[in-house]
Amino acid sequence: MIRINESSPVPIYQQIIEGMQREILSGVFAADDRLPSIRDLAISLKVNPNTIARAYQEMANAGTIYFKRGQGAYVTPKSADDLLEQARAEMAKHIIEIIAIARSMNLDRQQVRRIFDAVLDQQEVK
Amino acid sequence: MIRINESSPVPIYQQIIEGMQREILSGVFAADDRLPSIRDLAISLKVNPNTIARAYQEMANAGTIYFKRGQGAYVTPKSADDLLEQARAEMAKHIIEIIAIARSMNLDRQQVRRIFDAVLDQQEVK
Amino acid sequence: MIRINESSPVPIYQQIIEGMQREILSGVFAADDRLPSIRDLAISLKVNPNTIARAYQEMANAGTIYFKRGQGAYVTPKSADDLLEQARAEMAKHIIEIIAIARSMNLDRQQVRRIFDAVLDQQEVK
Amino acid sequence: MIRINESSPVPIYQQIIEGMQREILSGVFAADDRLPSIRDLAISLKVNPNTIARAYQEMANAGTIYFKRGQGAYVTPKSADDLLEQARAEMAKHIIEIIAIARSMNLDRQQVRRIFDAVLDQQEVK
DNA sequence: GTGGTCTAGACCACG
DNA sequence: GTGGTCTAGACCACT
Repeated sequence: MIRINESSPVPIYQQIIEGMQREILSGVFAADDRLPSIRDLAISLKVNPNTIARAYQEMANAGTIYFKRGQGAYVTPKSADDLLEQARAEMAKHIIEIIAIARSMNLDRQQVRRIFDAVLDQQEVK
Repeated sequence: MIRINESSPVPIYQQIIEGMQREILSGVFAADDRLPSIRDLAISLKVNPNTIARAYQEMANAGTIYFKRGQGAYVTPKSADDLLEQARAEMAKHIIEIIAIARSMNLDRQQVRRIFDAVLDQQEVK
Repeated sequence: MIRINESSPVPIYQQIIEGMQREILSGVFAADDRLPSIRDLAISLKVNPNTIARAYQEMANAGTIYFKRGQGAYVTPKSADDLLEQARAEMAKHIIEIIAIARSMNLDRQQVRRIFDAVLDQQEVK
Repeated sequence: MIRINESSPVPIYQQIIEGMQREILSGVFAADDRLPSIRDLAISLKVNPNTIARAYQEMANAGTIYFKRGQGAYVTPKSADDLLEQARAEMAKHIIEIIAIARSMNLDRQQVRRIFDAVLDQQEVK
């Protein structure tokens, strides 16, 4: 289930894209599975259909999903693999941000790793 | 030197704030040092003076800098310490983002750390 | 054999019409030959029978085929000749499109012909 | 000047994209030139601003143009070169269509070229 | 002034 | 039923 945060600065259509990607990654929707129709999702998320349409459209442009005429949207096979790669890249971006901050704080590798581990503990990552 | 990306989704005034904070953190500007004037910085960054003014204003609101009437903006003493704390919080945010991504990929702690180390290596963090 | 692309912007019924016309042109179906029944074609193309019906209906409206009540659809005699003319017109449309593109690129006749020949070679047209 | 054909099956935003690409190709807008603002173009084309926005957005996604925050849309340098390549690919598609038709008509290379030349003459391509 | 997002509601073609 | 396009109009953040 996707949750929309209306007060977030992140656009709703973007939140939907991320939510869908997460569900594809985690296997809720497998290759060639049909996604909920634009109208249905709009109702269940209490969002305007145009907003869902934009999210789906962008995912289709990115090749994550494809449309069958008059039938709906389907998950592109292997898009889970692509998303994995994309997620890895996303993580790398955050790590690079962390490094930039660490540099301005004059932290060395060991100190950065210590902070990293501390947060992992705090967030209970096994 | 601060670099502005005019096409980035991050507001320019925000980019300036982050750049300034970094320079204060790394000691380019120490306690009670005078920051570049709004005009000068606007010229050197090729940005509208209003944008610099907004960045300075927000930093003053946050207590990072203070204004002397008719003289310019100065670094608040101990603001380096505050920024350190703030930077630490910023790092934590990024780490939490990483964890969120890792969770949707079903990665465990060891795998996350491996990716983290790989990027550290790649970015040549000592 | 007709191939359907469910994701193409070209309507499926249109793809079927074009496929059928091609088969009539190339002689797979001759004058007064019986076309596959709507049901059979729907099954073999994995398409909704309504879609086949629409394709046949439009071909009948255009005079390419005709229906015998309760017996099926048949190729109108001389429709191959008409289709030839129609195909020629279709080719002209494409050529005009090519010319439009060439004009916005400021290409002259010689350059256009060179590109044309290159693609003919590549597609192995004897 | 871009002209909109309201009765064409081609979406208006698509017509705008094609028109803009044509103007970039022909040099009306050069590298780093500013395009008309969304609002202005909407007024001059008598179209809803959303429609212009969509066209611009898609061109930005494709890398043809880029946005400067609060300033407008600009032509990406070298996008003229990319568009040239893209136009060439577009021509190739049409040529392949022509070949497909020719094959179902059992035409050989010489005959296809004769038809091609005839249309070139008729359209007065020098 | 600039673009970005969103809603509401309409109309269309397609299956 | 499906998605696709478009309009009208609103509100927002940024420069």
